[in-house]
Amino acid sequence: MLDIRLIREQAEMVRARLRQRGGEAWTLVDEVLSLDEARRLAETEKQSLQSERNRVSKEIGMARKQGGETSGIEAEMRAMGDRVDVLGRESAELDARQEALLLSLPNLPHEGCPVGAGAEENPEVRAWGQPVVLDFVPQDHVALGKELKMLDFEAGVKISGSAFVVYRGAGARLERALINFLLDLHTTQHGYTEIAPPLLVRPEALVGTGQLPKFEDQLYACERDGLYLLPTAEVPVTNLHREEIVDPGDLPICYAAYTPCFRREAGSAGLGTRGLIRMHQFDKVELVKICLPQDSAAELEKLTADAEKVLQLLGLHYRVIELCTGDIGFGASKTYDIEVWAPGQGSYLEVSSCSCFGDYQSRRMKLRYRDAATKKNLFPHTLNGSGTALARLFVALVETHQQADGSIALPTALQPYFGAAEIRVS
RNA sequence: GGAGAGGUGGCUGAGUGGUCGAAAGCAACGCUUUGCUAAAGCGUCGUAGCCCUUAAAGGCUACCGAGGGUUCGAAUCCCUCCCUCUCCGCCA
Repeated sequence: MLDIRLIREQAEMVRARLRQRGGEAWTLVDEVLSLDEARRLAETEKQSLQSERNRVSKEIGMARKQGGETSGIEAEMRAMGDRVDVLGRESAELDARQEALLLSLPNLPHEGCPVGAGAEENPEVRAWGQPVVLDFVPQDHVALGKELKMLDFEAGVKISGSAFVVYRGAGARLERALINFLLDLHTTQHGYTEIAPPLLVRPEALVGTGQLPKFEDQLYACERDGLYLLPTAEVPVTNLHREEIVDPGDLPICYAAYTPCFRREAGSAGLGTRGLIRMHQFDKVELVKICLPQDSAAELEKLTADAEKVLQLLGLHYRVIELCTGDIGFGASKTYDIEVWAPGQGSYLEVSSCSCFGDYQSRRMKLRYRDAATKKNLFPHTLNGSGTALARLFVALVETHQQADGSIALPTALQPYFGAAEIRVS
């Protein structure tokens, strides 16, 4: 959520930055401002009447004790009470509309965010390694998964529908090995605290991180209970400190969480894609940070490096791109995407998206810290990134390390977790 | 799912219609004093919105689980809901 004071005081700047995103959000700034003005007008009038009523009510109390006659003034106060009610309703209505509008506005892109219209203008920041060179025609993970009896897409369809999969045998074991490898790496090497959160979350949590109210159609809902299946662990984990005032001495707070993620992918272009690339349910290890505003730029670099380390240890070629203003996510102010090379696909796959949200999420979820110098409650910055998404990592891993004989040679780092050096037809 | 108890400031805990944003204690912070691993005294000590202001300071309003209602006036009375705890039932 954007700071209403910032919009008031620097409307032109806010409009300009929102405009860089493309879309129509910037046109709503005027509406926010006029609502804000009307709201404050009603609020001010209501409060001065309340003040008057409080004062007179005390007088009535005292007069009654002394046996005075108060019926005339009480009638006056009754009329004033009605007026307060009307103004109260009016300002509450304006307040709700302003709140709804502010919740629907995306974050401002960071000043340093490259300006561009869409994904094709995202600059590449760096790359690691080279696309693997195979002296045979590579198979894709669907074929490998079938031959090695790791992936059963038909069973996924039978049980749950399209874009669901069943992992089995070595596939299930590989998935589990990857989860443990990732969690161990981030908790023992990178300083994150492991979290195992609930998978069903309340709407307030989704408002806090920005999925609601705007993206409800992307969520699976359990209507009877008013709960949603989480689309990412970012939601429960960032919301751990919702409506709290955290001790600045505890910052940065760094969490790592493994969860499945559930996404309806409504209207999504790639939903029909073959294989594991876009599923309604996929596993992910998520990294979340809460830090002081002045540290967030450095923390984003560290977070991204922590995610990259995964791919390096698994011997997977990748590139890091920075999202331009036209492609950056709703709540993010700066984002790096990590894309891993998948030879069976002949393309790069996004396995991590590392973002700094500035105070956008903390303002939505009323997450604050008390500034030592000014004693004021300020909003910390929040960050998160995949460390990493599992399904696509699985794809890149088996496609990169496939052998001519159809087996898969596991990277050293993964062998203790998998319990073998290779996967082959038994 | 059934029965009961309860939700007050960082914590404990008073407060059943009027100067209560809320006693007291604890914790925390600041100052003073004495000093040896601490004590005593004094002071400060919730959150948010609005007004004023360059800012600081200040003024006002709201908030005692949430939302309604009664009343000139509600932490206090009434209604609905939510949550927590205990017991019973069910259950991985």
